[in-house]
Amino acid sequence: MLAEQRQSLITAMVNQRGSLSITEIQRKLKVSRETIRRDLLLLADRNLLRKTHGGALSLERSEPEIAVREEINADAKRAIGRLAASLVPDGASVILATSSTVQRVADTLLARQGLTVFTNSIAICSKLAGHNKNRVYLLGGEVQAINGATLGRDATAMLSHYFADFAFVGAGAISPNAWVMDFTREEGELHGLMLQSARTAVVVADHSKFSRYAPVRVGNLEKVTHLVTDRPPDPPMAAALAALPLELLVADGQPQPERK
Amino acid sequence: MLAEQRQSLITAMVNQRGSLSITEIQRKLKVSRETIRRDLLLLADRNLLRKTHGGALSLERSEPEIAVREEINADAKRAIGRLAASLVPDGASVILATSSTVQRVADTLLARQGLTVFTNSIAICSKLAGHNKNRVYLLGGEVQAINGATLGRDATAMLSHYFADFAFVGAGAISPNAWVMDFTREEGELHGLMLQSARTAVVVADHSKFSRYAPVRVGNLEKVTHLVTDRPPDPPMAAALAALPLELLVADGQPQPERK
DNA sequence: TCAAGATGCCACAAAATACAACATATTAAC
DNA sequence: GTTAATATGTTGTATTTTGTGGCATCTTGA
Repeated sequence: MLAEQRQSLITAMVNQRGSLSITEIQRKLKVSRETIRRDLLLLADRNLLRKTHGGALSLERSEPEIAVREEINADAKRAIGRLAASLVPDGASVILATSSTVQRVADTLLARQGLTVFTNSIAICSKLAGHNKNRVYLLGGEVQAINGATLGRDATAMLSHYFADFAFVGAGAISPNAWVMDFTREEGELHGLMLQSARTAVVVADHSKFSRYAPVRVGNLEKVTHLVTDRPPDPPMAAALAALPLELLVADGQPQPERK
Repeated sequence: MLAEQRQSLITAMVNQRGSLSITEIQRKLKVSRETIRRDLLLLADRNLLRKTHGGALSLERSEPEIAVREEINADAKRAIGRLAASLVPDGASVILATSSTVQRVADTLLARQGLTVFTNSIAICSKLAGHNKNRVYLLGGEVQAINGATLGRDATAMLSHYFADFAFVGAGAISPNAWVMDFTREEGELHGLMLQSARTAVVVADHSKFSRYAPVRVGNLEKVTHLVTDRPPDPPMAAALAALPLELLVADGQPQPERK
């Protein structure tokens, strides 16, 4: 790739995402850290972007990125994400919902090649699009400012045209009788459809979600094939889960022996 | 192979791909590196392409936006954006395409209240969502990494369910006979549909787009009600535009007197 | 506060490319 | 066919770009 091409690509990516770290750029372009740093210095000199510690900011955007939410249980979510993503081989098609845990799945999927991704999360889309020959399809719909997700009839209508190898969905809560629950109806509807639209349907949820309630029941829990979490659930919860034909994967230290 | 044949082949390849390295050219043509270099020097001298270290860039196809050019017309685009956005009142519904000029329209629209926005641009979506009680609908589709736009049948299918007060669309080029042109078929199709899906259909284009060509003709130019630019077009272009029932708005200093 | 890890920065090495000079091949004109 | 003109290939050196490693500096989290 030509130097100028690389530089305008960097500019475009930074402008599109609002900001970009050198490490992220390095993952996409196969050049050394120093080269990128030199490119950023040059571009910053021409006032095409603003250089910061570790990356660059776009001059285009007046509003900063959608605020990064305070991550609770960040370590647990990372571990869950790694384990869940390990199910996915190169070239697979994957549905990814909007959730902080699912985003950790996407982090690990950065290492995969040639994925076909369906998601309603703008953040996940930005992360995976244009990377390792991935094809990313963003579901349409009304944008929720709070988390950068698209929702609504448009999203479900579009998703209904597709079917994938894997679906990864977070849960607002998992009730004591093993229902997956969400906070809004639209969210619940989309998540239910996502789980129906893949051969392997995975719910990711850290332990804080167990034995709790949320207002909306996500349909078709029977379709869930895997539940990935970070701690073995307490006995009643475990019993409720055991009654379902799903595989429980626990991400800390020694993974649970597989059932099925 | 004759020299001229080879040179026009190189020009064609560069224009098709947007850029080409000498090594790539060498792989296709069985001639020495020096010959290619000399060809490129000659072609660059005739302004048929731009030579860079290691290869050449197309002049025609400013599609993989050459960052420098983007910066050169930045002021013009800002002015166009302000003028175009001035058409829009609070509470209106607006369709916004993906383009750097349309993004300047969005900048000004930040000051509006309660807009309903339809867009296929992730950047515009991030800018307007969650602001001033706006409702933002992101069109679904396959994500183009280069500009963060969604395109394809999903996008057109979703848009076809809506109709807005305004549509703002950029142009890849405006041909001498006043066709709006774009670089890819999918882009052209979506832009055409956008212009059909609003009562007031606005094309924004800085002067550098006039009297140029791009590969795809955007349909339904007749539906365009306004063309916003930064300089009065040259006489032949102006004549071609005058034959159409559209209002020409020029953004520098004193806006053109309104016609119609 | 510290320590560890990430990042910045510098100098030099390595690689790729540009350029110039000359040799060879091809073309065109006669 | 010969010859001059032009084009192409080859070679060697200069220049530019990129990579690498060492070390300083910053950030972050305990």
